[in-house]
Amino acid sequence: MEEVPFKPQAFERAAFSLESLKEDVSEIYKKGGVKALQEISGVGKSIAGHIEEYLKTGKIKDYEKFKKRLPLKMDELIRVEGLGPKKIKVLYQKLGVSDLKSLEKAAKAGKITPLFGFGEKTEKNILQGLDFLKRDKGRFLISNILPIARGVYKKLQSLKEVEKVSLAGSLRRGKETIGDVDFLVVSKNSKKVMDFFVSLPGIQKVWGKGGTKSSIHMKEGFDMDLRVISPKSYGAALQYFTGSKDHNIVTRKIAIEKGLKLSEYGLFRGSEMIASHTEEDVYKALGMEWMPPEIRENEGEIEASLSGKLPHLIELKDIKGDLHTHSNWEDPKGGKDSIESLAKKAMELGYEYIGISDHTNDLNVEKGLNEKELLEENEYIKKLNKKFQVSGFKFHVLHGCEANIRRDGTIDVNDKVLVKLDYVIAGVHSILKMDKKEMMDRIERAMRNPNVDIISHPTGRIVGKREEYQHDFERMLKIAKETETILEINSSERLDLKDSYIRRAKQTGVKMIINTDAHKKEQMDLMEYGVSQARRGWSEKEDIINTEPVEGLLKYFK
DNA sequence: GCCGTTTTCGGCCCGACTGTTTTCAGTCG
Repeated sequence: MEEVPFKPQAFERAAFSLESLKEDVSEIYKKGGVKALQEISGVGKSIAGHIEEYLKTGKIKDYEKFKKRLPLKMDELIRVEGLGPKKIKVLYQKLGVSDLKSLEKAAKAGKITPLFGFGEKTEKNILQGLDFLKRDKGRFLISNILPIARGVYKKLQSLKEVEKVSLAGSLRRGKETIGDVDFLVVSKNSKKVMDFFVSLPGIQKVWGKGGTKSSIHMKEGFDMDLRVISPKSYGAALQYFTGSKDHNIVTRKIAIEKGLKLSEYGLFRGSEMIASHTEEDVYKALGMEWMPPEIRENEGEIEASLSGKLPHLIELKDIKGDLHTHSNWEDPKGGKDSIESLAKKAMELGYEYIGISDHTNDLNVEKGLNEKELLEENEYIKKLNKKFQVSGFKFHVLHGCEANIRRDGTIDVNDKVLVKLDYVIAGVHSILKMDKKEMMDRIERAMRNPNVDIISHPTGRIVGKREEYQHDFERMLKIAKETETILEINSSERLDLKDSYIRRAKQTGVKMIINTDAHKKEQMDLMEYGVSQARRGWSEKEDIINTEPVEGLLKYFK
């Protein structure tokens, strides 16, 4: 806004460094003063001074001064597509626009069109941008978006003009939430592909349409972008558009250090293209091994790749069974599936076993099974297994339950019954508002129960709907390690554990299990999303117990 | 504003698209 292009970036870099510090910045300052602050990457004399001022007074004078000069709701306005700092400044100075409300008023009154540098289209775009913002629900859960994206993918693939199509971006990286969908297409007839893309059903607005790049706003409130690229640039483009941004910045810097230039068109020495056909080629030319998209977040994967120490990530095909499924035993009159049909679905998925884990006593939302019913279910499953054996199936139905961890950490099912089951999952389902210590005491007691094998959805969050309850994850890991309790990676809309916790669990040597928590047999397909999160947490096959055949799996249970 | 085993000055990731200001600035990813 002040015509100083590099200052904002410098501050942003410094902010990013501060965010990723292991230690609290006030601690660093306490120990080493301004000098220690300047050791932080991206923090120089000036920013170190600002940090000191903030730590001492809780304010930064320079910042207050800027805010006074331009009293804008910048975070609001910047979200309107097409508006950036420069346009916002003009709108403020000429029309007094300071937030979304005053922006809409000005646009509707036609006051924007006559402004120098603006025009009719800009005004119209601002109004549409505001409209889109109202629909925008932020980021979308991956399992809600991927099926839609795959539908479009198939349509693109079926065009005869399309040689190759790929999903890129956060969807390819398996992120828990998706901001927009990125397609890469190799085609000799880009016009045909673009025309097709911008006439897909469900479009609210075509945001941009050029020869190589188009963007569409979907009615649901997310964007889809498509790029047409030449076959020889395919690898470089895929690498570039897969991201993440932070990963790309570092790979580009590595290229620069080698006297090269990396863009979506290829890796160049001067004007000579030295790598571009495949991602492997590009990484190799940079001295790196190819790495899975899920870990491309600049969280250590670059270093691991340069030194040849990349993890061998778990894959969906490694999964041999699903131990968190709910049957019609917990709601005989409802729409849940029978144990037999869940087992059949598991067989279709190529599993070797399934675990039935219905809710128990205390749960009010579903009709939980009491001790007597659990024992009946146990008998039933035993008979079912015999039937499978007689018919020559090498498939096992395991019997567990998803018991409730009560307020005081006791389990809502009698130990005499728990001990008869193949395994026991315990989870927190009620009284979520507890302080950290109380909650951890509660979970610790559950983990120390000699019959509890797995803690389901250990942090209690639901993506986009519910925050984690108060907990101390490091303490949870310590107890899990000591008691050999397994932590669940829940593949439903919970996605709990989340990726960063999974990474910590792996580093600590705590074992995990990837389950779907299916309440209908179709939901057993959600397994891939749990696996994606596990991959993002650098999990290898050995870290996840349901990659084991049934004999190995059962050894993990108390 | 920050950074440096080519540099303490002169760079800072790079290219596409749009609209409007007729040659490019602003924005986006």
